[in-house]
Amino acid sequence: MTSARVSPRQRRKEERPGEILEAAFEEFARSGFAGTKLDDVAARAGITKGTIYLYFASKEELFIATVKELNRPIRENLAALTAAAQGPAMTILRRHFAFVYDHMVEDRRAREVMRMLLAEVSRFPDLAARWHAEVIGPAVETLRGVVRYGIARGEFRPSAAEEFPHLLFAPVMMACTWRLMFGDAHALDGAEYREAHLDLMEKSLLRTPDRGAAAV
Amino acid sequence: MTSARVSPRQRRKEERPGEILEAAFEEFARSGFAGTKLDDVAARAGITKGTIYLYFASKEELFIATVKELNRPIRENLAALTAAAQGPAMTILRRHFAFVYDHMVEDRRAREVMRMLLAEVSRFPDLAARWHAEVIGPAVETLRGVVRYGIARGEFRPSAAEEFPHLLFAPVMMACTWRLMFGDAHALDGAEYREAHLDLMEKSLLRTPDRGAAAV
Amino acid sequence: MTSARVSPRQRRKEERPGEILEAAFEEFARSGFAGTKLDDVAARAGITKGTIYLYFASKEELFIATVKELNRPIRENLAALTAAAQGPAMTILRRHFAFVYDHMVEDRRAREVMRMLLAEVSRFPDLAARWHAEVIGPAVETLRGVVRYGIARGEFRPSAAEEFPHLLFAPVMMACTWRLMFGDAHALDGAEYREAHLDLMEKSLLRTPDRGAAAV
Amino acid sequence: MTSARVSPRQRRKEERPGEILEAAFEEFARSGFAGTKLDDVAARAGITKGTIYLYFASKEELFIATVKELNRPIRENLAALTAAAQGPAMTILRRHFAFVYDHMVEDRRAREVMRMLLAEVSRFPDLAARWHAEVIGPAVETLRGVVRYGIARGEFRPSAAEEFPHLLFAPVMMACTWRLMFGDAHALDGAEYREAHLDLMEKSLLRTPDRGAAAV
DNA sequence: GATGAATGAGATTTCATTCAT
DNA sequence: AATGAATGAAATCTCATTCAT
Repeated sequence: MTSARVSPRQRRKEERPGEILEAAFEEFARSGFAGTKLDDVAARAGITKGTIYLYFASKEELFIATVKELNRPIRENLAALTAAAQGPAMTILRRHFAFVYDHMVEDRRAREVMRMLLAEVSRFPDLAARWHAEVIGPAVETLRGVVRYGIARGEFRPSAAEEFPHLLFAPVMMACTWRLMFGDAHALDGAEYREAHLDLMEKSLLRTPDRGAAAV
Repeated sequence: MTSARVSPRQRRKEERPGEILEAAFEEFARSGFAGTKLDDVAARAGITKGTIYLYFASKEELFIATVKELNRPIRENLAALTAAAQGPAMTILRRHFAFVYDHMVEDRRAREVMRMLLAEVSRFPDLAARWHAEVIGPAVETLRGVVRYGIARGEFRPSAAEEFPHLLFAPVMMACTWRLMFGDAHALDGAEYREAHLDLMEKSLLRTPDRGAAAV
Repeated sequence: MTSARVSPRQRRKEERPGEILEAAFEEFARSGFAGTKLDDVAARAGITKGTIYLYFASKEELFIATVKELNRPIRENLAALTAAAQGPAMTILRRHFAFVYDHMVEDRRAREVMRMLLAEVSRFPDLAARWHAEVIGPAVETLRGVVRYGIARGEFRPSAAEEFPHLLFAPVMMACTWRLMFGDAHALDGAEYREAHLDLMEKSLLRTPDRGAAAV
Repeated sequence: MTSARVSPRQRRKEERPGEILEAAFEEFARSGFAGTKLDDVAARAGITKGTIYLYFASKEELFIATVKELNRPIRENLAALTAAAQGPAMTILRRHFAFVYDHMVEDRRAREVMRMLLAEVSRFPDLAARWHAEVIGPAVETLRGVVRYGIARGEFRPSAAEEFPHLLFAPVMMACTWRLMFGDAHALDGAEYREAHLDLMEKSLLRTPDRGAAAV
């Protein structure tokens, strides 16, 4: 009976914004900001156009809220990555990228947020800046930390990867844009692609790839 | 004198389509398909709205023509890359990427076409398919050819780069999307970035990076 | 009080389509399909342009709906004519034409639908076919039935009127087009015209116009 | 050599207006005034839009000229009908209607002018007035003259046909509108229809139909 | 809170008319 | 005389936003 305290109507009220954002995401991702009709958003959310305005002041506000809502889970996921490092740096990197592929490439929402930002950056420059500050920047810094850790423990040789950890991350972006552009059917991020990515990365980072053992 | 023979109006007629496409490119790149107003395109081209319709049947046709027009120089540039290989594969790759950075990352038009395609792929799926067939596909194949050539001559060790030349190309895409997203001010494709890219690539591909000599 | 229960806005919603069709009829009748501006239709209906599109998908749909709406009362009127025949055929014909003049010539709407169909038949061929099937065809058949009835009972002599009842109907069309062309001021369908029509018709149909008795 | 005096160019110049009117007629007849594009008129005439303006000041002027041009042959034909009457009135009527059917119903142009006038009478009221004055009025008066002639010579009985000769003419209009509305395929003006028309007319006009002869 | 009819500004598109050549 | 590129006003249609219920 305690659960009955929350009436269905109240429940609804609390869920509405989320439902609208969910519908808005689908429409914005497909049609872009200008190409999206609030009619379609409302229809997808199972409400009427007017209701949107009870929760969002304008189409622009709705777009901003949609992107921010999408950023949230990614940020949270990223936070999980910055755990204290220990063990071989390469092992950390493997875990790191396993995580990144799962949460930034396989996750459709994470991919689509990139499309939306790329498409609308001139209309919503703040969103891109924010995304850089909250998602991309931290991701790069985390990566840089691992590279430095690897160099410090003598596992990695000093390399430009310290200055441009982006280079290690690039295949992830590649897979991401590839799927955005050519669809899931021609996806580039299967297990083999990931393995190839890690393989080449290993070769480029390790001090003496497989030769270390040979030297002993 | 001879040039004066061609009247300004006559000359216009031949130049109009190009002028319109030029203006359309700027507007589409900034605002996307739906967000672009033909009023603005016309104003930028220094003509009136009606004139656009003398050359393009609709806004959609104009968009398609704009993208195709942008693809043309890129395709032509790419064609220049498929020259017969000789000498060290790594040298070829260096030349290759020097060229690619210049013509696909530094060239604003080439970058923006990617933005437009990413943004409008759901409205113009054919354009993305065409871009894949004419630009991306050939670029990847060219790269694959060089990798094979390097392996065949014993310069490169066999690696997943043969199956996924995309991985070598990824830093280019990264630089491209980076500039699209964060602007020219925070560009990622300076000389140092390129050098870092090539350095890591070399480490990951060469059979015995410079150590062959050192071992002697 | 009870009527106040229905809010003006609610009531509007149900009446809107009719109000729009009413306004559209006036404009289409005056200016034809292409010459009619939706602005004018809206102004006449006391609404704005956009509202029309809440009820009709396009100008063409509005035109079609307008004509169909006009056909409805005529069809219903026609149905009233097919009552079982009895008494002198000529009496039936007199009643018939009294009715037809009132409902197809005097009624401005009925006249104007003819103008609209004549003018737009090449753009809306289906409408003319429909009008033939639902209005003109039945009207002719009804007339033929009366002629046959008159012949069967020996009142009318056999004549081509059985095959072409149109000939009996022709003066009605004449009056109709006359008013459409030259305006109500020069109308051709006064009581005298009607009487003249029936008089000549009688002479042409009756077996022995009053002379049968005289001959005896 | 005398005929060579007129150069092809000059010949052209004199024929141009006629060619344009010819093309304009086809387009106006099909699409009405507002629905007709000067582009289409020009294309049909094998010239360019601009050339039309060398001969006609505006679209309205072109329409007016087109209708007037169409009226001309009809007026000329009508004039041929007003020849002095002699012989049986019914014979004159038969000749008269044979002529009228050929020149006002079978002739597509004559039919279409009626459509154009009916459709555009509110935009070009003068044209309808002119048509009445020059075509319809004279036609009715000619008919009235024949009726009076028939009454005067005792062939016709006095009837309302003297006041409303329109009634005799009505089947012609009927056939005309019928073809305009339902197309040539469902034409109503075959030989049988004409014969039926004349048959009923004869019955309604003759003093003692066929009995006059029998009485002898 | 939710609706959805209505709005009206603004978008794309059309086309009669002009005018330099 | 003829062209046809260009214009620009106006038309159809769209859609974010409002508001009475």
